[in-house]
Amino acid sequence: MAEKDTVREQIIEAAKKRFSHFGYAKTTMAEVAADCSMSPGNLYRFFPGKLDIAEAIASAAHEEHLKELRKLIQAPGKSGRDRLRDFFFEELRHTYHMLEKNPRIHEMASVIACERPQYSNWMLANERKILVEIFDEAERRGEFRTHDKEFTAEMFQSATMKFHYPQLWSKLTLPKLERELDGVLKLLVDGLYAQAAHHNAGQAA
Amino acid sequence: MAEKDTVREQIIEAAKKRFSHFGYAKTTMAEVAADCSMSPGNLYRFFPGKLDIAEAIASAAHEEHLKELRKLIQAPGKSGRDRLRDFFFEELRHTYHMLEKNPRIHEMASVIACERPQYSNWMLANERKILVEIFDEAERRGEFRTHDKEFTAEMFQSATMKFHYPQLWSKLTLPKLERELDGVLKLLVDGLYAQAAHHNAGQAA
DNA sequence: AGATTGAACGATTTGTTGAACGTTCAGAAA
DNA sequence: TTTCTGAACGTTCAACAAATCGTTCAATCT
Repeated sequence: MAEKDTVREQIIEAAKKRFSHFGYAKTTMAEVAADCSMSPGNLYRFFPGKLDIAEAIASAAHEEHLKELRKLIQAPGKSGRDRLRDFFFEELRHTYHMLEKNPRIHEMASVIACERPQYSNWMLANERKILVEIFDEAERRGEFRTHDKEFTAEMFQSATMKFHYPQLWSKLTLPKLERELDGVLKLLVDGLYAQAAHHNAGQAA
Repeated sequence: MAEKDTVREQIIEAAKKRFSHFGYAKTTMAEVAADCSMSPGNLYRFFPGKLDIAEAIASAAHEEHLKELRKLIQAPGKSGRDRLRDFFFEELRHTYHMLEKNPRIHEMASVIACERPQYSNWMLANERKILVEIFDEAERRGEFRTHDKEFTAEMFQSATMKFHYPQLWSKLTLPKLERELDGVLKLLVDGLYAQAAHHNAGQAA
């Protein structure tokens, strides 16, 4: 079974090279198989289909991204505001640089988003877990309290959609996007602190 | 010249019927011309091209929409929070119902957005003027003060993008969208009031 | 037996050709 | 002259054919 995983990795590596060089649509299963010195049919012992290879590549990148996000926010002594800022700026810069470095990735993302609509939601949900952790920690430090953290995380994701898929709805440069994200986050986080203050006042009364 | 405007209106009406019945791509200039009892060539004395007819239709609808927005916020004695709520809810419901009632409109909007990238920006800028008016009025009433109203309006637009083009990036139902918009607006507006309080405290110190 | 192949299948894409489209403009009509 | 027409222009679209692709599976190899 360890053998099987090695072959899976080999296939993923070969496909990743082809996909990013020539694009998802332009690479054939036969080519990927040849790169791995096997027949096209044999690929299907390791993956249900072509799209699942792309999904495996995306999932690996997503795990890396989550790891990076978790690393950023785990520095002790950081305020909730700073953690949220770091989180969303990493998000923006990560996808921006990824798509700038290799536009082919956009094709892969589009295909997956179109054929597997739940997949994007799954990624968003994973990132929301980290947001909830940030809210938990901020509450523990007495910075602000949110009565429904999962919902608040969803609101933050809604409000920062434009920065999550930056080149999908605007051709703004990174500095302009960062300036906008900064402004939006400032309002949102001020909102959090304000709601907490209001809530505390309500409790006190 | 009044005659010319009448003909323009006639063309716009004929095109509007065709576009919403059969779609933008599927209606030909010859058909619109025939509906107006004129030759295809004659259309070009009134509009530079097919796309400009679509733009004229869109502009008329946009003007109607702006009028509706201005009417909503001009009720005296309303708080800034309520005005902002009414503004963005009207925005959401307006586009949602429009696209639900007639999906062909989405085709027209896509074509214009694709071929005339500045046009969307122009519409956003018009709506921003109304937002700035809301901020002005709120400042006059001493509710909150924003040091750069144009920028703040842009931030509100950024954060509510998802609700401006609802069926473009999610297939959520209107109630779910309204619940989300409510949550986002609550955070944003709390943020405004908080920034104002902070600003006042800074001035007082 | 299990692992692998590669020809075969239906679906999708590509290439091509002819029709249809948006647009123009020389000339007819007013 | 000014207003309007409709044939003509290059481009885009639609439909059909051929080729190619993702996927399957009976046959082959280990």
